[in-house]
Amino acid sequence: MNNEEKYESLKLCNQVCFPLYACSKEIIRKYKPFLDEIDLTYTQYITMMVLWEKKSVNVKTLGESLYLDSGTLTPVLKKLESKGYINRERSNEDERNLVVTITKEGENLRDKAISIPAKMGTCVKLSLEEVQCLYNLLYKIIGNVR
Amino acid sequence: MNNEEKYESLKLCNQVCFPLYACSKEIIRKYKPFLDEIDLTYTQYITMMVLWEKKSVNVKTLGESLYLDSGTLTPVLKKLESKGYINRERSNEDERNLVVTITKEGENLRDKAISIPAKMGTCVKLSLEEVQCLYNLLYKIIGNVR
DNA sequence: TATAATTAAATAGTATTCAATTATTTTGTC
DNA sequence: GACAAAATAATTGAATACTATTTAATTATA
Repeated sequence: MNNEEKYESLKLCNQVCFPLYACSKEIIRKYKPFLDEIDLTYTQYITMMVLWEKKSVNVKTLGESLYLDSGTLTPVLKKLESKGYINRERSNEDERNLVVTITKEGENLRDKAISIPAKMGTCVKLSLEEVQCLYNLLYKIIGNVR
Repeated sequence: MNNEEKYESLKLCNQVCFPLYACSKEIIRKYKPFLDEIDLTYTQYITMMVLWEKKSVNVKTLGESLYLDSGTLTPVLKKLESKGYINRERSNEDERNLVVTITKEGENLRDKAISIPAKMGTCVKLSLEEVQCLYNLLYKIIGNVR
């Protein structure tokens, strides 16, 4: 086996994770100007998405929804609290749990965010079938990896 | 239109970027134990991939290959230099350019890394066709987004 | 009931990202 | 050809994110 062949598997062009990593970051970069308008980072945005749907959730459950642990979420939630979009308080039943609840202001933000998904859709420029295929493959990997 | 419909596009389950983001991070998390063995972060690893192939490259070009800007690369490269895997020096022709060159130690690291792609392949558990499909979609998005 | 094990979140340290700055080279104009 | 303006490349600093460790609360077991 020559040298070229031996190291083939370590070439950047033969990686699948790399375009995943790159693609994820490029898209989040595309989100930035839209998210700047409502003063949220991408992580804050997906956190708000969960809260817009559920209204109230503890950090553990939130982390399971977002695949993020408390080490990442704690500062994100403190930031969202300081912006007035959420409240954080310990559960009475189990003091270990911190319950996060959306505020009126947090609810209001939803209407400002509502145009973002459509704007992003025009950046990605995939057909509906392609998006569906990608979506399924990604969740399949997530299921396999965990 | 009822409330449910109105906000449909903001639901986490209707996002394509989110599973991309989550998947990317989950896979990188899977890399971690393997990369720990050779004391590299994922970013350092893909940087070394380029250098294993090209031996020498300037920061600009490296950034284009990795979709990373110099603000991200500068600390990564300083770290790799401190580990003895690369040398950094300004180009003579154009002092603005910093040329990064792999060292003997950097070359040696390649043999320690060689088993990683196969180990990762078993985590992802996709068929060859699925991997190919994913790969093409991801690069298509990257092409569209930039 | 006391102790060990488990669970949940916070903290601390490191890595990564983005915006602004510095240094160098190139371009355009007189 | 000399000079200012524009463009280019990398660094710095501040903010954000990630991982491992710690702290606090609860549950299970001896």
